[in-house]
Amino acid sequence: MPKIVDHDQYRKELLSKCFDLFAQKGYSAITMRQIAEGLNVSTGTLYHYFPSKQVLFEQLLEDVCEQDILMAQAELEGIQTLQERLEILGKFLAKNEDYYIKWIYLQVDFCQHQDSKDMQDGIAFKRTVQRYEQAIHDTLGIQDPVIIWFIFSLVDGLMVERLMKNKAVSITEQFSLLSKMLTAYLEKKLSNQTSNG
Amino acid sequence: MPKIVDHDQYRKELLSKCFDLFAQKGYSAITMRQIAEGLNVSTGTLYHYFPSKQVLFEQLLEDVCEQDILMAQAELEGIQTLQERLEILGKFLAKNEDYYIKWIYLQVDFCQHQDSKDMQDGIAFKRTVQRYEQAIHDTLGIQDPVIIWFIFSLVDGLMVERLMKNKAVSITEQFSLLSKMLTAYLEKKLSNQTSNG
Amino acid sequence: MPKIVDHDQYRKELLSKCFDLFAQKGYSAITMRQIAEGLNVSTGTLYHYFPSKQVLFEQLLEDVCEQDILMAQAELEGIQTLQERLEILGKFLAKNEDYYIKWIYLQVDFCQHQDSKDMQDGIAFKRTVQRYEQAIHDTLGIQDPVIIWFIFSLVDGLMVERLMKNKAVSITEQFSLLSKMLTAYLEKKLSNQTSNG
Amino acid sequence: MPKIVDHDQYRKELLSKCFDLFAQKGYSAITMRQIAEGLNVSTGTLYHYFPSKQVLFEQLLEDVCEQDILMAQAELEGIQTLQERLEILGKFLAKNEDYYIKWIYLQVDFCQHQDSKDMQDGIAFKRTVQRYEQAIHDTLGIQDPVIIWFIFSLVDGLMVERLMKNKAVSITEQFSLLSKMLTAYLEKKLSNQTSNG
DNA sequence: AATGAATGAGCGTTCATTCAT
DNA sequence: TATGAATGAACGCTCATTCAT
Repeated sequence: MPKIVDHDQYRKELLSKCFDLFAQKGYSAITMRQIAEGLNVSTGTLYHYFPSKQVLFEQLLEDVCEQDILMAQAELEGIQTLQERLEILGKFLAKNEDYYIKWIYLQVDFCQHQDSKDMQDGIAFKRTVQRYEQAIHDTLGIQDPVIIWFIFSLVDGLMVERLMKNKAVSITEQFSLLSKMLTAYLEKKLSNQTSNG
Repeated sequence: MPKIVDHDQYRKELLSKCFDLFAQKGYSAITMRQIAEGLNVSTGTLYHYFPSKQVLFEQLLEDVCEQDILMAQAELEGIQTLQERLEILGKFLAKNEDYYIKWIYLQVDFCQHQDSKDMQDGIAFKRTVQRYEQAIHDTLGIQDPVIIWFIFSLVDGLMVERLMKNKAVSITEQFSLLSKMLTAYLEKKLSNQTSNG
Repeated sequence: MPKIVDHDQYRKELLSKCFDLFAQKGYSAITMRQIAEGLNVSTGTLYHYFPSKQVLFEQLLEDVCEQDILMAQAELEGIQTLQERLEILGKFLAKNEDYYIKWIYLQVDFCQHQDSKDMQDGIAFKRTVQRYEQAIHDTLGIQDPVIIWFIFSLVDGLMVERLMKNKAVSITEQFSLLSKMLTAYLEKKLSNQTSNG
Repeated sequence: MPKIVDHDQYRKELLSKCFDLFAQKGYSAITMRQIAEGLNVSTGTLYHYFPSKQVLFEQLLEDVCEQDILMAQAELEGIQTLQERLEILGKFLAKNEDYYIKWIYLQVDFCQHQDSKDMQDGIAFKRTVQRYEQAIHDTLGIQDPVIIWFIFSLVDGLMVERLMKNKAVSITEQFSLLSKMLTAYLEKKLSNQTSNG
């Protein structure tokens, strides 16, 4: 009988522990030895569970995508008005700022290597982006894709600013402004349609 | 005396040619040999002008910051209304998308290494961010720093989306929406102040 | 007691299946994992039957020696004249060319490692060489050891040529020539002795 | 100005020093570190002159082939009778036994890896075999290719026996026998032709 | 100023082997 | 008996950097 280890479960465990390591140093700069150390295993064991650094990174990305969307959806359940929802989203992002900054690091890193290398084309990655879009559509009740991508971009941009240690940018403050601007814009649009109709 | 001028001038020339190389592969992944090849010099020559890879990278960042701000300011001279200015800014960013994507790559890379290493704290980098802020203040005529950072963040976020090959996001379209939202928001605010005052 | 029989029998089975694996890749290049896979067992099981790679290899050599000599002797039973026997031997070698090429690979590999390492001195190996010599003496009816070694060397050399993909060398053709040369030589020698005596 | 080193010449020098190293341990067993040590250079320098272990090995083979044939030809110049020539060849081989044993090691090793890997198909290797054949034809004055290959195979086989530490086999003795057998065979053949004609 | 040869620590990865189950 | 997870030294190879020319 072999050692009793749930291979796939342990694999997932290791994977999730890699998140910080890759985010802090970047794909190229982190070494498999450092990762192994960070996971408290030997390099041999690391390679027992992942065939290469590249695959480890790709699977980490997929894994984070998967978890990410579940987390975000759970947060926005049952909230009523758009203002409230945006406020809650803003607070959520501010609370998890560190996490999302790391997430940005990973994504940018991934894209950079995807550009110049032979990584599989990040199909899971793209699928998740679509599911993010759907989640915003569903939970914020916004139809217009341009607005959805506007919010998306703003979130990414805020994280980039924070990542750059720009203390002048406050996520909640910016979300508050977004809320007001969006409200003003939608109101105006509605009144225009009414007066035109 | 004339020698010095040549030396520094050649140095600048080399520096600017490094932009693409660092952006495409990232600080850790690009090698000094690859850089030297890209510049059509030997590694020895490269080290003659720059004491180390790290310093080369840091000076590249400073250099790009410097040039960047001059370019952006020149573009926005003499435009009248806020709408027009935002439209022009949007078009300018769309036109130079590739450049700004690379710029994002470099900045994120820089911050990542600054976090985990012994880089000098990027004082020039921070100074430039302040000058960007000033430029937006001056050329767009916006006072409210929250709005300025909102625009800033949006620009970064748009570039991140484009960098991720998100073809659903159009920079000009998003800027057009920004313009409308901002106008609606400012109008509403103004009318509120008027009715209140 | 019956257990022991099973163990040793299974051990022999595994051993014989290793022949191709070692011959195709060589001692250093083949890995214990590849061998285990080739035998359809786990590495653990492989180590249960053999204490190390080196011992496995050495025992394989002994085993092949043992079997080899039985096979060769069986083939040459009851043949009459020297010419016939050489012809049959030639055909036999040609038919089993692939096997003997692999055998050459193993022997050369073994000697190389014996030269440079701490292998036990291949006593079984040497013993078998002696028994080969005896077999040629008995079955071909040749007394002169120089001629015996001549034939021996020729066989090895033919296999080396074939191993090097030298298609110009035909084993049966060469054996036919050997037969003629040997006959002519022995006849001449006999006639010289007769005329001298 | 760069360091004054004749790159290609130094490369050849290193190459020739690799002969013993590869022969003693075999392609798979010898490490690049060991080779570098044997050559008194760093691994970095080794890789400066050879792009990979495989290429190093292949080029070594080519190089040895080239030198080998020149050496052999020089030895057999100006000798008269077949007997004399065979005797000299035998002595030459006996004298250089160690060298030719190593050569056998390399060739067998090469063929084994060629079988299982992606080595370039040893075109130079094959070319040299042809030139060996031509050399025997020219210098021994033998026309019949079957006899040429017979001698060839015998030489290989003798080296294999010696490589296996078979002290019972004497190269000069075997060559003496070859000489006698060949003479007897050719005489008989001639007399048959005469009596038939 | 400019070259490219030289270095050796360190990279991603593999391996024979051990051992808990 | 049989498994395969675990180890860490060692592999082929690369890298930033130095230095003789």
